[in-house]
Amino acid sequence: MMGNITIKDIARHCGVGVSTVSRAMNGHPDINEETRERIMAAIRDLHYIPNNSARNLKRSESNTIAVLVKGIENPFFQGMFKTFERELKNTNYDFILHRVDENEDELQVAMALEKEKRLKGIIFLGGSIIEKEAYMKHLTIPFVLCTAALGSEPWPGHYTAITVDDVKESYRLTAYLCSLGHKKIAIIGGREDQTSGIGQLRIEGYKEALLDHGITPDPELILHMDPDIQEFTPANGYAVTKELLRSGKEFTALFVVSDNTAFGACKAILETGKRIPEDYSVVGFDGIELARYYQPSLTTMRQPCEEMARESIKRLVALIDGDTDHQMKIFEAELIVGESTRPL
Amino acid sequence: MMGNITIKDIARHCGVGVSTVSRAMNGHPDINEETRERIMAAIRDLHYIPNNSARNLKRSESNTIAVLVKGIENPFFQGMFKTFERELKNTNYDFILHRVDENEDELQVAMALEKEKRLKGIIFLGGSIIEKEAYMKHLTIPFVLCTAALGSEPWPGHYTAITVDDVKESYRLTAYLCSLGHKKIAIIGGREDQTSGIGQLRIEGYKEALLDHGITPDPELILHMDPDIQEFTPANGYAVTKELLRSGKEFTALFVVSDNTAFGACKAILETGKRIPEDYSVVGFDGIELARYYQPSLTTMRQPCEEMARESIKRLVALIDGDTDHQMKIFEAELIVGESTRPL
DNA sequence: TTGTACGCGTTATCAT
DNA sequence: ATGATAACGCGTACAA
Repeated sequence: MMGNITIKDIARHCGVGVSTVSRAMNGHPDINEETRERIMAAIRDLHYIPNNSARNLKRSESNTIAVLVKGIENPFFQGMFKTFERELKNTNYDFILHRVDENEDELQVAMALEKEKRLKGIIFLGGSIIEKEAYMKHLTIPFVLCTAALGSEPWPGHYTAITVDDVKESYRLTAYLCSLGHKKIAIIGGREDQTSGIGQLRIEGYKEALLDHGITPDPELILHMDPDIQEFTPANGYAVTKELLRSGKEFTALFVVSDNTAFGACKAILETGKRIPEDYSVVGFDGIELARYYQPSLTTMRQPCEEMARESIKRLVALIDGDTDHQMKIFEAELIVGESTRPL
Repeated sequence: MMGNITIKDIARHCGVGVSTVSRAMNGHPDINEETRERIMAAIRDLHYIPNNSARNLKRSESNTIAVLVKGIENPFFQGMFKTFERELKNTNYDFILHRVDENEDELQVAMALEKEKRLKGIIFLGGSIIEKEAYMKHLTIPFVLCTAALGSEPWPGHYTAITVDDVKESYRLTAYLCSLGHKKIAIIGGREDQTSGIGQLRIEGYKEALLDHGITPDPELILHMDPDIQEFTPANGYAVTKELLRSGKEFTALFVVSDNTAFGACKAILETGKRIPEDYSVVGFDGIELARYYQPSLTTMRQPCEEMARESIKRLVALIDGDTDHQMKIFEAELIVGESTRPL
């Protein structure tokens, strides 16, 4: 096949200069309508596709917003993609979804992408940006942290974050279980080697709630996901719960820090002939769509992911438009009471 | 903030030429180790990030393989991302996951990406490339169609496809229901306006199976997803099934063409006080992870998505290495009998 | 309205 | 071992 066809080929083919072709493609007004059509026809006929690398290199700016996702397989994020897409269609920004690999540094990726695509702004989805504030100074475009685990050093006023208060909401959910009369409440957090991240924050909230209800957290009831199984999967919840049941350790309620994982936990319980919620109450966290459709439907804390996605876009666009008011917008989660819990 | 810092700045800063900096970055051997370290230090200190657009433009080739996904929110694909990632790590190819928008033409995107990133190869995930064979001639790099709906005109020998035989597997699944004694089998296919695509193929197989078992397909039992609700979601299955139940139309088994949708269907049934499988048998399709953990676990046809992903990579790499043997590799699906079906 | 020529930031070739 | 310089393909200021 012929070596890649470029704008020059089109120009030559049409007997015009390259700039005329460029003008035709990019919808500039100062061009004869007739020659434009001739050029566009040639572009179609020769199946010419402009080289975006050259474009990006030349352009001093684009109209692109990137969403960087760490852990794209997380079903909780699934619900947000559509929202980003929809919201961004109402603006005149292009939307690019970029998956960042497990062992990549999201900020490095962001900086590279900023240069490569001349990004207007970035939304970080997931991941944890804690302790990387020094880097942020080098990110020269506006960005928003969406649902990133924030840790205890918010460095307020310097960046915009959209999130829920993981500790607080976890507290509320645990308190709800307490209010039902549960005292022996087990929890499955994230992997033990993750000292930061939402898994840890949610365990914090759990502990605080117990203490406030006069219950001493029992280390044996604080479990972690199996490091040998992919995190936040049903398989993980299933394995850990099986082990918990096998151990004979007593409990009446189980809090799994992600819905997706909770499904596996439920199955482990139901498979042994126990019932939910009669024998064990189970709660998840996130409020993904499927929680409602599981059997029994899952009691969970719903993060308002559509609203959060929408607000992320809104804030980012404002920042791009020159707003300098960095805030931390904390959304309230909603306790969804399903069929998986009952008063003791 | 300073205007973007480039390779020239590094060169100037170190008192060397740009080519030396380039050599240092890219690990060329013909460079003094001492100056390399000086340069690398400067790169770190000044937080220099090379511009990928310029790199891509200059480079005549990369080592990148792209996976193009249409419908990235489909949970069936979720299981494949990890596999792609893992498999590609064993090769020395870079992996880039590119989401293609609902209303984008995947081939246009592919061609643009090929030029932009100097791709080595492409894997198309999902979507349907039917009737676009003319375009394929313009894709100058190797590509593999993975789980794309292929339709009836395979144009064999001209491209490589990894898939399951949707018609046949749907036939097998339906036949299984028949073998259990079911005669009134409802099906929920894709949206009615989708004349092509897997939804339609699976309805084909369903009809054929019924006919071969002496059952005349009942048009009233052939349903489609609600066009007002996102396709392949639990919400869609829930709504359609609710309506089916309300209609009073009799049936003993329900075949939903995607597991994710089937969950919603199950919930609709269970919510009305009916039981699965005692009152209705339900089957899904795809064999996603959650099928096993649903309650009751879902009888389904499992597409071997890890194997398919692995084979896709393997074939693509072979094609890149000069293999010209295009084949259509059809994987066998596996009937997973769960708790959601029973003999009549 | 159109064409020429330069520069975007990088890598590779060719000198030195 | 190192530095100048020519591409890579495109957009645009400037000239015509």
